Amino acid sequence: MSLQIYNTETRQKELFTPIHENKVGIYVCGVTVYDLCHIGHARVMVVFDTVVRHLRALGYDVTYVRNITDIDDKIIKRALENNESIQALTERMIAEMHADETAMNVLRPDMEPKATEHMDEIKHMIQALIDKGFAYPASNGDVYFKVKAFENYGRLSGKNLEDLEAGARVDVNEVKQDPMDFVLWKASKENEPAWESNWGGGRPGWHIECSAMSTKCLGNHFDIHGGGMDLSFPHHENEIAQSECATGEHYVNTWMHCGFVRIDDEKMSKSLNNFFTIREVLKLYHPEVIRYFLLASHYRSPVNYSEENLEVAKASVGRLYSALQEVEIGAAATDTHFEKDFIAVMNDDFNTPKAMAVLFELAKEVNKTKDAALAGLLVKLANQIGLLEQEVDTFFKLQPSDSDLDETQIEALIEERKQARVNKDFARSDEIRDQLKEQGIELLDSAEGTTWRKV
RNA sequence: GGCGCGAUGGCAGAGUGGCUAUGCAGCGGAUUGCAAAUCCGUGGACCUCGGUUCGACUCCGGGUCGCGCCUCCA
Repeated sequence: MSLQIYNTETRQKELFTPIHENKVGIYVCGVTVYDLCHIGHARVMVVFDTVVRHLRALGYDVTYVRNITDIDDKIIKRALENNESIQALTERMIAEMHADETAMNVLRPDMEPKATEHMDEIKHMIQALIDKGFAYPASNGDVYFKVKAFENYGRLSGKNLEDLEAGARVDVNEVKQDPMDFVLWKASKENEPAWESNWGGGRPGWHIECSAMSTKCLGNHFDIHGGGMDLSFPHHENEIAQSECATGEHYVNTWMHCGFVRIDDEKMSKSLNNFFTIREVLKLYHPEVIRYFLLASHYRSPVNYSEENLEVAKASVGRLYSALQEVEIGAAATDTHFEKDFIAVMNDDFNTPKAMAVLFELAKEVNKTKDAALAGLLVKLANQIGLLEQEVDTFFKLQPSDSDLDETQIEALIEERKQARVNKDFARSDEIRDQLKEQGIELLDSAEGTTWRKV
């Protein structure tokens, strides 16, 4: 098993070697829970779910950690706007996030640490940074990380301090010793939630929670850290600074960043207000279609969200499921080139588009041969990336559609058409078929009879 | 201004220094009462200009265009 992973830090694919034999620790930056998740969040969920599934398929004992940021400025603001408590808001949004994940067949991480439940770890790490001279309390009660004290700053993102200062877009802030310094602990204002600390009432800065929680869950030094590309700077850069200064150890071996979802070739984001929530899209497309769409491009490339692309994804998943119709699904064939190819391309930095190509080749073979063992293999391999996990019929009959016919009505029309065909009344037969087609119901005649699907 | 990524056939999207990606759409055929699904066959591509090479879409350099990060962001 020679898994190659592209490491953002070195900008090349590297042979993956776990720190501890056969074990993998992976930490992914999750969402700030003040609103419903959008398709960009969905991509991170699906991509890392697929990464973890593949690592497990390779036989690794994986510990997958993905944090939940449940205290920050946006949450405070939104709770106030909604006139609900912070806890009520975050609990509600966490439940919504889990519902979205379940729909898309995303397996839950092994741990989902929350910032508010790790205040002790966060405060200890900040204190350690102060004690070692990497951080300082400011006059206003904030605590800042002294960026210039960490000589490796910029290692991940390929930036250097001089360039950063030249293009400085950072806040002017009198209490900082240096404009590049970033906040570890924010003093609370009136009416803001506060946790007691050595530096007064406050809450953690954004970056420190990930350093504290990843260390708590996976140790000072772990294998893989991931997130969206927008997190590499400053978030992950700052995490490296905090963690390595606090522990004195190398923080992470492999950094993985997944590309953006775009709308009209622009990044989907809350600030541009051009996002679609997962919830909205689930009303239009079957969750597996969304999952396929997100995996049909390589995880580091951008993907463009559009109706056309989702329609293509729908047709593609349909093709895979079609191959499983009218064939017995047996124990998966072993020692085939399909499986070898599949593993090989997944081992090449999780090349899911190529993995799909293997699935299509296999599907074609199943269509041709109706071989139960190959059908079983198709299901097995697709399952490894979270696809084809449903009953064929369920997939085709549960597509979101505008049809106002229920199953009984559809079956009744099919029965009527069957009679018409027996009577050679093809005019009536075709009329029924066209009528159903208008409702988005497609009929498939075969030797065994007629089945239907939503298209 | 600094740093980085990308440009592939009608669309989406992999990949390779000389050999069919794959899916959707198109075309021809098989099958079908006619269709659909499926199978067989088929056309169509590598932004631009130089360089390296026996040979480059693939490597190197310049250019053009697009995108991202440098501020909260997945």
